[in-house]
Amino acid sequence: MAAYDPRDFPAIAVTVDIVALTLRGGALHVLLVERGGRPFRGAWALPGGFVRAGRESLDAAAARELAEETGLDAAHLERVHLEQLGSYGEPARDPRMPVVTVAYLAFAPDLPEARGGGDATAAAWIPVSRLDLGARRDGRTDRAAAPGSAAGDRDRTARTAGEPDAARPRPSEQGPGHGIDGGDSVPRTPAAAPGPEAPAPLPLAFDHARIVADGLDRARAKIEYTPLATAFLGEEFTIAELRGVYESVWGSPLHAGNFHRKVLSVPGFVEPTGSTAARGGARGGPRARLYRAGGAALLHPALLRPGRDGS
Amino acid sequence: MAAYDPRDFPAIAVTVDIVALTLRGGALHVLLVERGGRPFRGAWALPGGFVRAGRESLDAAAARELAEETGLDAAHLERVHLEQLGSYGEPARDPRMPVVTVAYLAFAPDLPEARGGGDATAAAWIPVSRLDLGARRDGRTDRAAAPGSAAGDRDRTARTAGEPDAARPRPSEQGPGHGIDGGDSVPRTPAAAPGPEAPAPLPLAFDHARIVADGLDRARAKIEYTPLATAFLGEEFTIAELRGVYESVWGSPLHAGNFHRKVLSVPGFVEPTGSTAARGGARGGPRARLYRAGGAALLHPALLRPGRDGS
DNA sequence: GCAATAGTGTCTATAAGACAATATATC
DNA sequence: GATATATTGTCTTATAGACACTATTGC
Repeated sequence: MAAYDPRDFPAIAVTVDIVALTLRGGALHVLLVERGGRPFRGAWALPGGFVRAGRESLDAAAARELAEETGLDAAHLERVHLEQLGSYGEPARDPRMPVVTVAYLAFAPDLPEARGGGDATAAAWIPVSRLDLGARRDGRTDRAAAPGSAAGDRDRTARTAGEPDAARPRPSEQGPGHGIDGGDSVPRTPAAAPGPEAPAPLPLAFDHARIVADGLDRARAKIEYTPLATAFLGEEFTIAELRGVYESVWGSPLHAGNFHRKVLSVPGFVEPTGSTAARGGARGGPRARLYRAGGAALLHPALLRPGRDGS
Repeated sequence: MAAYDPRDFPAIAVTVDIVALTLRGGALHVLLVERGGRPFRGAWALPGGFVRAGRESLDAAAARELAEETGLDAAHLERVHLEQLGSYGEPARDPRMPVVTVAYLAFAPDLPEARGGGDATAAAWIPVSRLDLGARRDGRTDRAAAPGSAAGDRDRTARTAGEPDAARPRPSEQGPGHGIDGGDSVPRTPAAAPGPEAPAPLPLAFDHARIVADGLDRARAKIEYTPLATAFLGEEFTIAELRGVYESVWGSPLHAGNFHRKVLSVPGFVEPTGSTAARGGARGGPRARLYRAGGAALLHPALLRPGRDGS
């Protein structure tokens, strides 16, 4: 570190990629673009692009790319949560040249259909259940990697690219039948659902399958201890709608009564608007009260994911 | 995103910087190097360096830099926990040219005195209490940023550089007298302690004060729900030593009895070795039993930081 | 009217924290 | 022997989850 000058060193291309998540018809969707260019032509990839060196921050680049890809104006973008996810820099992750990408994670309310940015790329919201994320379910058994060794769980180089810290408990091998990858476990309206015969999973370009998987891990963890689940909803929402977010992201049904009381007991999570929904449930029931997001930045106590205790 | 080629775009220098933490004499220390070069000459900076484009991953670059700076061999490095912290890419963070740095966070047991890497830089473990981290205590009040608005806590561009997700509750404005910055709140031996008259805080180069602060936030959060506090200790340790880690990192004293029972009740956190410490406490007391890290990757239930509930 | 849903009440098991107590070292 | 520490015990309170119950609405 003594006498170096950055200009003496070979530079690397730096991009931002966005894992933008939204809920459509009760299923979690991610924003993807179909690649027209050379590597991975025809495959789907995360929206993103190059950072304008020296002219914008990483955050700004991510916000710009997200706006371009979704075609959203500033007002809509205001309601989108955007945070850095992690950086990925395997030497060969782009076959053309070394590219380090800084991945961002976005939570968006149900947005109008994506339209490709200025360029001719096709952008679309794809249900995460249609993605082939299995390839990255690497050999991590999550516990007792090196049995008996004190360094057992230290995973310094366990993950290949950057280890973008999932920030909280993992879904500990959710059984088949549940989980985000099940997609339609809690279908409200069969909007863009994959359909009953579930076509072949879509492959993702580059290392984007891992990035999406890391983003999903982060999303699942983050709604546990932050009120960010509300970022998937409109300005006003019912407790049942909020529960739908948790059920869709976690992929497991939640007890309606307990969830209701729990949400209202966490200070600053939601605050009542005083009004009620226009109509009751789809098949009957009283009109639910409406709430908006409260001022809390963290949930105390947190909403812990079910099925991860010693049971 | 349509027809681009990475080679058409201006490249950016990519570095890795390490926030390496260790405990010396009951106080948290961070590994720093004194800058000999032009910008910020004489100031202290995080150890790090350029990523060898196309020849190593980000993780590998971080491990290499840490090894070079600490002079550790592979055996010692094995016991160090290293994870990605976040990326920082403000356009003007390096006055010379655009540089994006990928920050890493390391937890290390008490290591031999650092010696500068191959180059002539002076590397040293500095108590975090001596650092000037206050500059980065930006205007975030942590809650109700935009009162009443549903977007109140969405901090898209709230932080300037990359928002490296602190992953868990923040120290919510810890009062004076406690906190990591107090340093000697739980002094075991007055080893490298700042001394009673506490010299002027050291300024950090570039945006490294923010990076260190983010690393401390992450460390404080991470030991809550992972067993990584054991990474600060040797292969075998007593519960009191483990408690010392928590007290040093969190900066607040913990109830010995409750902590003891709690740690032993979390499955997979620690496992007994069967032997006991060579001698009792410094001023008397029975010999404590020795434990080693268990196989758990996550703590269930977590060890929640005190003083952050509704009280 | 039937059925589903919103919201509330109750009960139990678990966990956290405040003390308290006992045994065992060091000085 | 005084004193500090390790470890365990007890008690109170908060919380999570299972279950039950009522009221209200769509069909």
